[in-house]
Amino acid sequence: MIAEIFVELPTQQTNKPFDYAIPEEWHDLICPGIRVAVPFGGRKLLGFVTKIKANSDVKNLKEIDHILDLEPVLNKELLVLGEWLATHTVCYTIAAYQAMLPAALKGKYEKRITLPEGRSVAEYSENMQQLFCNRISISWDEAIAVVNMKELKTALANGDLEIAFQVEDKIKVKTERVLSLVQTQTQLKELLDSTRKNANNQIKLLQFLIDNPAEITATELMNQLSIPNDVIKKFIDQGILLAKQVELYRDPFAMTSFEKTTHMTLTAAQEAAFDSIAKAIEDETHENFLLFGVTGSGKTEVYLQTIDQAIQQEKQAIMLVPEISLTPQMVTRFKGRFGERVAVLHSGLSNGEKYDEWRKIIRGEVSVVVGARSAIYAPFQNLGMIIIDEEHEGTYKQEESPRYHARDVAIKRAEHHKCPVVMGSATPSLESFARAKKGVYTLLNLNERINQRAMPTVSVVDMREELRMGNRSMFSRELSEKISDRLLKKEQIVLLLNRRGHSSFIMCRDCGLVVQCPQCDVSLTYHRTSNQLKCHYCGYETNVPRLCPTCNSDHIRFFGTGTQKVEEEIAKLFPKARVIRMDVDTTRGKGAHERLLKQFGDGDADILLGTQMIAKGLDYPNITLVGVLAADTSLHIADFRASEKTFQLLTQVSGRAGRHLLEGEVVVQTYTPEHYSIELAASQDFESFYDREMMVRRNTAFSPYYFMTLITASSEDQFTAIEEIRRAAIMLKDGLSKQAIIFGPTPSPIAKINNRYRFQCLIKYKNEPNLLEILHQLNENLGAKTAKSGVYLSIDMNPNMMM
DNA sequence: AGCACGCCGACT
DNA sequence: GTCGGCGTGCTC
Repeated sequence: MIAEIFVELPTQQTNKPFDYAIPEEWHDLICPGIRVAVPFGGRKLLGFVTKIKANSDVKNLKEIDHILDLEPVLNKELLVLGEWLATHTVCYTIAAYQAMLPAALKGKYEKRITLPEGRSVAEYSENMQQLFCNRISISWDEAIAVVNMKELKTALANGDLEIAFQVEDKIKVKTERVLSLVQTQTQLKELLDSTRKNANNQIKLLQFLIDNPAEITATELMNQLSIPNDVIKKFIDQGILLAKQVELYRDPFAMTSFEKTTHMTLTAAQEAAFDSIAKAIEDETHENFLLFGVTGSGKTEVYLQTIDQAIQQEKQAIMLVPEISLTPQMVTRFKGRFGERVAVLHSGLSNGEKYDEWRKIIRGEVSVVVGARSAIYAPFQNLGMIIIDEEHEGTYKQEESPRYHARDVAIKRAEHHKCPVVMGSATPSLESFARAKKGVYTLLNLNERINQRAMPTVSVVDMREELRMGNRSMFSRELSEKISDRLLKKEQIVLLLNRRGHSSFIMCRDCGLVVQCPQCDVSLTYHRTSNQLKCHYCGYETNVPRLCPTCNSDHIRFFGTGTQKVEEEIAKLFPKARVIRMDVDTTRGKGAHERLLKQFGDGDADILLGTQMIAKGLDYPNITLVGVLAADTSLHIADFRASEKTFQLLTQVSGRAGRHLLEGEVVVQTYTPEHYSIELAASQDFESFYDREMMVRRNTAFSPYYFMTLITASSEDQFTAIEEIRRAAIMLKDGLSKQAIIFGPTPSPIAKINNRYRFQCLIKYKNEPNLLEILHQLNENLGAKTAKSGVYLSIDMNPNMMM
């Protein structure tokens, strides 16, 4: 029997299955989806078995070295899905498989030096004896640090030493020693009597066991009685206790308890949405729903109840949320409703914790997964539904290979499982809303807030007017009055400024020089806390120059405003206000995000100031004012989605106000109050925005009127990159139809990142059946050249960003 | 990714 | 003359 295996080597030349012989004794164990270790080019690699067959064209087959799984980690559905991903996102098959599994299942590789069988270390030089010090093998790294290369090579050449490659799981299953009592109470009492009177620990332990005969973990026992491990070991050796290793889950919520919640009564609109979805679950039909509901209209309750419906039919559900809205609030709600039946997957977990959540899924111990993008690959066998909350969010698109959109994967999986996909949003993406209008998705409307709560009132403040009136601060008079008012009333305020750091750039007023990153083609941002200039693309940091590097002038000025600077300004204007700042810089540590939100939720702060990460998911009753300090920030970036993003951000953040008893108000500050995305966000008129923006997209030939593919060539050498993108452009022009629009090659909007020059080519098209084939061909032609010349070609189907 | 095979410069 | 530099190509 022969196995086809994809080895864990993401390169063009290894992007195909390799054949291996299956040793006789493993015929029953090896099946598709199992991970194995195989000899590959003189070493050992982890690989995925994708197919079993009887014959191979390859002669001199090697044998599989060892098996890593007893059960497949990828079932048939997911193996096929991986191939589909590789084809449709133009990535390596192995990269697709890796993206679908927790990182813990990647191989851990070690190169070791061992003594040949039957040899003793005593036969070797003093040097070697010291190095091995009674071990039969040592790691390669350890060896080369001590022994000189020449000596090592000679020893390897004449067979005095051997190289062994080790492949194992990156992360092991966590286990725990559980002790159970073997002897009866009477026997224990006898033992107690015969034990030496000064053997305090033994007596303590015996007494404990007499009183508590139940199973207990060794750790707990040691902690409770404060006795050392050797006492326990002695009892095990004497056959008083029996030890067994029990598998354990790393539980990130071990310390949290969740209050059980029950269904809320649905409004008529919620009920109607629920019925349609529940019917699709029950009938086992694949149908895509767009749940279009204003902020505060109770989408989450619809999710919870439809999931419950799926569970009652012995099915499972995946609920995707944008990473950032995986707030404790959301987790609490799900854990509260479904208890132990929920697994939670997000980037804040360690690899071990993610692995353990994944194991609960594959073993069928949970029925619901709540998680960010990659949770779409949860290995459920009988999916009843998939939910994508905040469907319009950019985080559903992975910005590295495989560049997939979770929405596409969701639909693919739902087709297989014959189940509905529910995409929810108050501000759907144009793509999804267009599909809903065409009837490709079924539109479900929730156009009222629950309990008829009013939408917040929004006022737009023209900051040019403020400037004319002599107000040069970043707070308009209206906003600062309202902030003072809320502070007085002890109500809470959310302030949004979509720019982190302190100043967006620093410029010399004499010569106009803007300090740039030496490795990237962007200006550096000033960070006050570290008093440094930072690059938000490559992380480069440098001191603030006292004098202009070109003209030596000392007229260096800071332009633009970031969250750090606003924080200082608030301290000046409202010295008594307690502020929490939330941006990438303050939420970096593990659990920092949750901690800050909890503080705010507990009322330990009056103002929550942050970047877009505060715009969604938070639901606190005491927020009555939302201020958007500069609505234009996201409007003028060079991106065809700038208007859409601005509209979404403003609508979402406005939705944070007045969700409960207290009424909400929103103040939007802008220099372009007449722009339609600001005007229409203020009047909370999605449909008008949709019509307006669709016109723009049609006139400019962008998505959803056209599909797009972005190809970027990057290299440390500018000319290599240009050469490569030209080659690609020629191949595309030759291969695509006359209807395809090809822009470029041009330098990328950010022409250099991390010392790599970047050039791009954008294709807009309606129907190009050859496209995928050409793109794969592009990669194949590049093949081995990549390593040599350092050119890298990135292919992004339906890009989110054009940078 | 590694490792071997292969073809040109500074050395016992 | 050889040791070794890293360019190229292959790994079932």
